[in-house]
Amino acid sequence: MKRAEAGEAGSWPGALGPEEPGGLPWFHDQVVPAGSSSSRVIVHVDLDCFYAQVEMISNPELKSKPLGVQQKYLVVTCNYEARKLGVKKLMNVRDAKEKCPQLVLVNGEDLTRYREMSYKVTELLEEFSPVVERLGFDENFVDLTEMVEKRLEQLQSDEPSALTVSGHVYGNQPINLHDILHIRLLIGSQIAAEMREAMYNQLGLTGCAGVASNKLLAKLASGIFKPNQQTLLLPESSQDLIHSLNHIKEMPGIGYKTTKRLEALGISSVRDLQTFSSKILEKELGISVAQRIQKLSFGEDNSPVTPSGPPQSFSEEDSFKKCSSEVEAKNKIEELLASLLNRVCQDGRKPHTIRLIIRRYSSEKHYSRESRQCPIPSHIIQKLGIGNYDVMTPMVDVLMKLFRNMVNVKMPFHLTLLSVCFCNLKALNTAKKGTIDYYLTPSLSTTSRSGKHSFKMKDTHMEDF
DNA sequence: TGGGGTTAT
DNA sequence: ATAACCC
Repeated sequence: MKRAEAGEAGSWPGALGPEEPGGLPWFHDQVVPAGSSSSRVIVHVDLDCFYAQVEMISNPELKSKPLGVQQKYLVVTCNYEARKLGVKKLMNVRDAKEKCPQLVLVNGEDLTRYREMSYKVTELLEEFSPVVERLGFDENFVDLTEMVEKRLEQLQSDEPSALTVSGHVYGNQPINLHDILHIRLLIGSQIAAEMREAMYNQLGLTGCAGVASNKLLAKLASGIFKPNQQTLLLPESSQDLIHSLNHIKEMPGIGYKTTKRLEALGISSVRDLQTFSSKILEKELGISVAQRIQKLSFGEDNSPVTPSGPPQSFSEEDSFKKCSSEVEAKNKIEELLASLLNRVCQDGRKPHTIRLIIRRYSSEKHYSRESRQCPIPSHIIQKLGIGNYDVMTPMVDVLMKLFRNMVNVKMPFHLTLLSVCFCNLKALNTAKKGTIDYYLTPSLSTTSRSGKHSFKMKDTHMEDF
C-alpha cells in the first residue's frame, strides 16, 4: 500500500486546524458552490476482460485455463491466463492458436449474457449514486460528488481511520489532509473500493477503478494498475498522467480520423497538441472538435456524467464473407429480426423506427456502411408487446423494402454485413380515459414527433405497467 | 477486425 | 443518412 495511506491518515484527528475549535473537522465550512462544475469526484469502473469473465462464471472449469472469446475469426478478448501466454485482444484466431496452442476458445457472437451481466453491473452502481453513464458493455462512469459531500458531513472527528485512501495513488503522490480536494477524492477512492467489493460479492466480477476530478482523468487513471486494482489521481499529478501517454491516439476522445488529421499537422504527442496554435487547429478541425480536444490535451474535460438509463436502440448484426442474393439476405434478416423482437418484448418499450444497415464488399479500405430507416407502421407497433405473433411477416416486408431501396437486386451485389436496428423507443401508452395522462399524452400511434405536440416523454412522466 | 453502442452534423 | 467517437 501507499505511503499516503499509512503515514498521513494516522495523523487524524490532528488534522484539525487551530482556528476551528470544537468537534467539527476543519473542512465542514468549506462549501463547494451548488451546481459548480469544478471539483467533481468521478469514478471510472472498468471490468477486467469482461466477456471472458462472464464465460468463466458460466463454466468455472475454464477458470484455470487460458481462455479466449471468439467472434468470427477474431479473439475479441481473453483472460489473463491467456494474456500471459501472448494472446492479445482482437488477435486473429490463427495467430492466437499459434502463440498459444492450449488456448480454449468459446464463441461470443451472441451478446445476450454479456449484455444482461453488463446491465446488472450498471444497476449495482446506480444503487450507490443514480448518475451512472455506460461506455460500452464493460465500463461505467459514476459522479460521486454528492455522495462524497454527504460522507464529509457525517464525518466525525473521532474516527481515526476514516481518512485512509483505498488502493493506489498515482505517482505515489502524498495526500495532504489539509487539502479539501485531496480529502474529497480520498473519500471517492473508498466508495470505489466499496463498489468493486459489491461487484465481486454480488456478481462475482472483478474490475479496475480510477478516481479523479473528471471523466477523462478517471478513465486514464483506471488503466494504470491493471487487473482488479484501483488508482486515485490527485490534481497535482494530472499533468504527469497525460504526458505519460505516448501518442495522442491514446487520448480518449481522439479517434482514428482525428489522429490522422492531427498527424498531418505534425501533431503526435500530447505536448504537441497543447502547444499547437488554437486558431489553426480550429480552422483545420472546426471550432468544436478543436477546442474540445485541445482541452483534453491539458487534462481538462467538463463533460458531465450523463445517466445512460435504458438503451436508446437495440440492434443485431451479422457479418459474413459473402451474401449476394435476395433470399439469402432475407433469411439472415429474419434471424436478426427474431432475436430483436425477443429483446424488445422483454424491454417493455416500443420502437417506432426500424433501420436496416449493410456493408458492401469493397476490395480494400473504405470500411463504410449504408442504412435506410423508416417509421414502423402503427398497426405493427400495437402488436409488439403481446408476444409477437404475426409481427414477423409484416416487419420482414418492411425490411425487404428498405433492402431493395439500398440494393439494386437486379444487379450483382456482394454484402459482408447485415444489421437490423430498432430505435426511437417510447414508453407504453398506458394513458386511460379520465386520467391526466389521457389529456396530456400526444397520440403515440400518429406522427407524434411533429411540432406543437412534441413534449417529451421524460417530462411527461408516463407510468409504467 | 466483431458485435455492439452513443452523439453530432 | 452519415460520420465521428467509445468499448
